[in-house]
Amino acid sequence: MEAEKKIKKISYLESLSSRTVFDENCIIQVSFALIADKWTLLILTTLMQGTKRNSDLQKQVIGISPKMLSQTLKTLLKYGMISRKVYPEVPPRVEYSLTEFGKSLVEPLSSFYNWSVDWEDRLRTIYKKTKGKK
Amino acid sequence: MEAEKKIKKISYLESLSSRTVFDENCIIQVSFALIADKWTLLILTTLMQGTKRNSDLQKQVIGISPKMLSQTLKTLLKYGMISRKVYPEVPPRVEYSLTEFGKSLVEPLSSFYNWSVDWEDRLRTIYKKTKGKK
DNA sequence: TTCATTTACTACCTAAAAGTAAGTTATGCA
DNA sequence: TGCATAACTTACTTTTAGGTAGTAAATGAA
Repeated sequence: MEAEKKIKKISYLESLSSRTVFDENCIIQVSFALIADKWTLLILTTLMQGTKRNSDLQKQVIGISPKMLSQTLKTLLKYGMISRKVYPEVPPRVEYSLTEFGKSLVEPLSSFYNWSVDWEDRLRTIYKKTKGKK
Repeated sequence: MEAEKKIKKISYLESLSSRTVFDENCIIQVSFALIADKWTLLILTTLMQGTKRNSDLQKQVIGISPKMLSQTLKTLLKYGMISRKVYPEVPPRVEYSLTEFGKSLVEPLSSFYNWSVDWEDRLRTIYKKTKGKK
């Protein structure tokens, strides 16, 4: 690891370990409030594969309702995490992709993805037991 | 990066990029269903600082209600992500800490934490605009 | 203007999440 | 047994998430 990166990593850890409260002044609470939900994270993860149409996402993200899909895309647009391009065609075509801001989430999202794969068996067992209900 | 790690990282990326659907058979949907919510992630992040009592968490995780705190801790116990130790004292003392499974979340959670710090200004602007409501 | 299709929105309803407040349990010691 | 306190639970209410179904906008060609 380059020295700069190493220093950055250490400073992150220090800033986390010295934090006494996690309130609205703590950026982690703010960011979790914005994006920590299933559909938001799933859509972002799916868009890591590249540009997708609304109908692509509807097919890929199994279980999401059309309403939740539109709603979540709208929110992510507002956040500036995704961009929307309309093609003047018949029938109309709309494509969504990650902005630079959205792409910055690739690292944490990949990290979560890798973690899920590593602990797949265990997670599935828990999921079956609880049927997804907490 | 060691060769093994590099290979693993590539295989993760391939498994993500070749995935056609994200349903219940996709482990990322399962894991998000289990832990992708604000309080769960915040408590886990706080416990990365080390062992905490119920009252410590109540003081640190600003905004969480006693009910949500107990409930979330109970769920994380069921998941095996945290452990609970009761000290037979007066008044009673209960301590929570991350299990090995819980500690495996340190990497993804740190990654999210770092991302939040990197994009702090932007995230705060969005949060103010939307007042946290999507 | 009419058309077919994708996309997006609205209204209404149900279910789940989360807050509040009160009460209960666990604990060791006096 | 009574006491004092942290931890936890339960009942009730409010708020938010989410589903369904129907409707409307956008589009270029016929």
